[in-house]
Amino acid sequence: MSNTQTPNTENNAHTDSSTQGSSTQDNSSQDKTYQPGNIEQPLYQHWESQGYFAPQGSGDPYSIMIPPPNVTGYLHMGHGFQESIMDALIRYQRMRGKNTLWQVGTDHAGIATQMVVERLLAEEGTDRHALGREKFIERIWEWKEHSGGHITKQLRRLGASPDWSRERFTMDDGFYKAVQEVFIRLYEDGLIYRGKRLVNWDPKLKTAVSDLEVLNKESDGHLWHFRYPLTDGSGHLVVATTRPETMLGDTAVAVHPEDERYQDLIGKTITLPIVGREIPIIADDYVDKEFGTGCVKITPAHDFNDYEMGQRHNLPMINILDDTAHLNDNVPEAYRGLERFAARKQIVADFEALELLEKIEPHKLKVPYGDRSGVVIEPYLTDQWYVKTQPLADKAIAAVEGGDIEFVPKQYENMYFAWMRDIQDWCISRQLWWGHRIPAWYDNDGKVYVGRTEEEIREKHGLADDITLRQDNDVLDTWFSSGLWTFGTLGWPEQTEMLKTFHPSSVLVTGFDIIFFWVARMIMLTLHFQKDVPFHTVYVHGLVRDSQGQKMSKSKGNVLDPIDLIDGIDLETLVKKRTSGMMVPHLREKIEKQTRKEFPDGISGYGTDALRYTFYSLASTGRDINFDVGRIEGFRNFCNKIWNAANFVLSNCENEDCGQDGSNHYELSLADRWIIGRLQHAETDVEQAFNTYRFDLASQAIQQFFWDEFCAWYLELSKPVLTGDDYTAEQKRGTRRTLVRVLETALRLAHPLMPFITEELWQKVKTLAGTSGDTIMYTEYPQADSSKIDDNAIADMEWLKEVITAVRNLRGEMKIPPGKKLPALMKNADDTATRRIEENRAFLIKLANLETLQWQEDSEEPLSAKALVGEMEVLIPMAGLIDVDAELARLQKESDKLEKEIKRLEGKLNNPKFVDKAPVEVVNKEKEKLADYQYSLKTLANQKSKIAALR
RNA sequence: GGGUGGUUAGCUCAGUUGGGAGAGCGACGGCCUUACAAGCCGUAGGUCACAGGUUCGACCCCUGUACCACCCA
Repeated sequence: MSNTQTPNTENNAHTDSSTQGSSTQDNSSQDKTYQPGNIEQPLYQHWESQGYFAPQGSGDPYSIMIPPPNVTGYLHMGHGFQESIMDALIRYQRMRGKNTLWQVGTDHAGIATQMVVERLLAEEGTDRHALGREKFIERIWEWKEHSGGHITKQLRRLGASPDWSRERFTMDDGFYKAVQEVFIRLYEDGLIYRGKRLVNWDPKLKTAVSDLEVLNKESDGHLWHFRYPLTDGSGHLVVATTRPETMLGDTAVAVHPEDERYQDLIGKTITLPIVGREIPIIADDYVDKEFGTGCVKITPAHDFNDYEMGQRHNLPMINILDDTAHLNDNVPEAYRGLERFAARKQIVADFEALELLEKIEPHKLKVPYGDRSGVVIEPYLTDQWYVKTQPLADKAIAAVEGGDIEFVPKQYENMYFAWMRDIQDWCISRQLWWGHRIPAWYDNDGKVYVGRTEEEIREKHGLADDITLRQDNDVLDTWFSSGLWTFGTLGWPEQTEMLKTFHPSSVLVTGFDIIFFWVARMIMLTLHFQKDVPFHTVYVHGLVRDSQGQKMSKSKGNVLDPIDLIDGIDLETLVKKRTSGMMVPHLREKIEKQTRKEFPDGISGYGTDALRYTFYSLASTGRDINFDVGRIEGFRNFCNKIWNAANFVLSNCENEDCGQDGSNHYELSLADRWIIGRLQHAETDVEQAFNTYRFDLASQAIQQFFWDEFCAWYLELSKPVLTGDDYTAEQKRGTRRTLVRVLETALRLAHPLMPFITEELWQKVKTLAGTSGDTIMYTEYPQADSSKIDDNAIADMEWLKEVITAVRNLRGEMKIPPGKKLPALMKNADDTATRRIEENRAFLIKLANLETLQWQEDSEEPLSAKALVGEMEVLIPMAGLIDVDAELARLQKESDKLEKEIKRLEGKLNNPKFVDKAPVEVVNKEKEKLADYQYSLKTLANQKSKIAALR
């Protein structure tokens, strides 16, 4: 192996410009320790101002569409995790020469945004109704301009590199038009209809909400047993219900068709108490015989299951509530206007008075709450717009089955299929003011017209001017618009160049919790309109939790703010932050106590790179990501390590000849060849990890290479060459060359994961390493070159490491201070060992901190501490210094270990079944091991008796 | 009730076609060795949840059980 390690910068198309813009070009003032606060923001501002994040214009396209964060939102750990992953992918592909687009933007978040502004209005003593729809929407836009999109500013703190110049908002004109267009075309294709169905109704916000906005909480309720008298007077049956008030809307009682208890009741009727309505007793196998009494009251207008049953049996649907969940005019007069929970009490009391209350049992049940409003969600019968999903779902299933879209990890495909195969029509209308208004108009007869504008509709349908049309008041579900995100952001319905180039996107990075709500819908809508998939791969990551695996939530007080981890926060501010808005005093105290205990000194600022690296190290295939602050500190230390390693390299190479003149006037040492080979292995590992979305393995491979190999061994090995007098100029040049080039390459290798520190340091080493360019962002990503792997060098070096470790062990065991230089004797070396020792004396002496290194003839062996490296013995003469007991104990421990292994191996090798059936290589390997162990044991036994003789 | 994922060192987690159990953090002992004390050197610590099975051989494959988490009903 000769002059190797070329970072291939000559192939790099991006780095030819000679203009230099980095704001941190001052090579002379490297901080003594890593100070992320001093480098990150200036670098980011520089990158952004130079337009580095935009597509490069050449290379194969690679694109990622950000899952648009809520415009009212603030960055949380989940965002931090997700954005870090996207940024790593984008930076990696950008460095691999791809034409990359990271499309960024925010979501208008109908309910959340409307609520934020309504709260502001409330503070001013007014509300949206007083303001009127138009003015209210103006206020929202004003709010959005001044306070919205806070999260995109925070995204910059993470070092994210999306193309900010293309930032989109789902309510922007272009996107608005695309949403409208999609609605109209789906309507024209017969895939959108208006219908009266049960929806999740939020009686506080007075709108339909999606399943995602409903949280089912387990709570302690009751099971009330009511007697319903048979109409023919022959007795009564008993129904059990968790919601007594809905009995006012009952239109049947159901039993299981095979329930012997009730066979004679089927077909009869009961007369509903209080109401006086005669309703049938029907048979349906949905009924659970074991639950309650086996008789179920059926309220089709107020329960999803009952609704289904009502459909099957053509039952009337009686809606008993108004849109604020008060009883309406369909109930007896005495109950009208009662709030639903007051009505419950009243009904129970009245049943009791009528002696129709059989009993009350405690019962655990799931109660649906609106996650925005906090009130109990009501299944409610209303007119809404629906998307007919079945035809769309069939194609969406086929796209995944056929491999056009791939989920990573694979098992999420099952989750996707399960949901898709059981899909319901999708309610897309919302009774809000903020959102994409439904492009439908009604005439006075209630006839509906769908079109782009009122004018277009009048023209198309030949409607005279005297016919008044009014537009539908509702807006579309936010998920409807975000379903168009991949192509809507690229200019659709225009077939723009951007759309042609970057669609389908390469990968979607998202959490498994929104596979149904967003991923599935994007796939359906994109297949329909773009006749293509929205993305080829869905990388599904876990959810970030606290170190105990608890979900981070304000009420638990365990929330970590990514920005606090970057910048640091003092204890008092942190406590205030975590307890602010906490109304319940004991909760407040608990959180304060727990925070003071967990962070007695607050949180120190670890910097973005350390935070990102922590995320990557946790990004394995699991579903939960438990974020332990201890980890981030470790990675901050890793950053510091990189910083100081660079400092070492710079101080030894600046103003020196580092062999970058293109000539061959340098010579590589064993250590040089070793580290170059190890670098290739690291590059392979990292590439493999990126290809499989295993960021944890990528981060581990880089850290292991940089810290355990480059820093712990190679930098130490370079010292004797750099400072020793026995080395030629060619040798020194070779080592300096290797130092800077390996460092430069390692920085590029790590850049997608830790963008700031790598850029900062790369600017300082690039010239020394014989490369150039404006930014590390556009350098070429390191690719392994197997011709640079010198297997012999690696074998030699690994063996030498063992020798050095053996001496260090002895030193540690003998409690000899690391500073004291030791004489060492080597004995029983074969030719290879002899060569390795002789060729690398200087390395051994330096790293094992030896005074002398000599060969020992068998005859006159001095009293020594002894270790084995293969068959070679490493001796540290210890005359008079040996702690006999300690040394004997150590040797005994070693022997015990060996004996145990020998016993195991002998048993294995004496088993004819093993010897006969196992592959020869495996058997031979075991035999060799046995022989080695036996030899070692013998050597140790000798040593033991020698030491024992000292007693 | 159905489904999915998980159970490996004190903690957080790796373990790639079954062939001598790993990392980081923490613990313990020793070092301010001229890049780095945010560091260096060394040590200890695991019946791989449990019970069966397949196999010469199982953390790994199969069956069952327990517990945890999530999804659906």
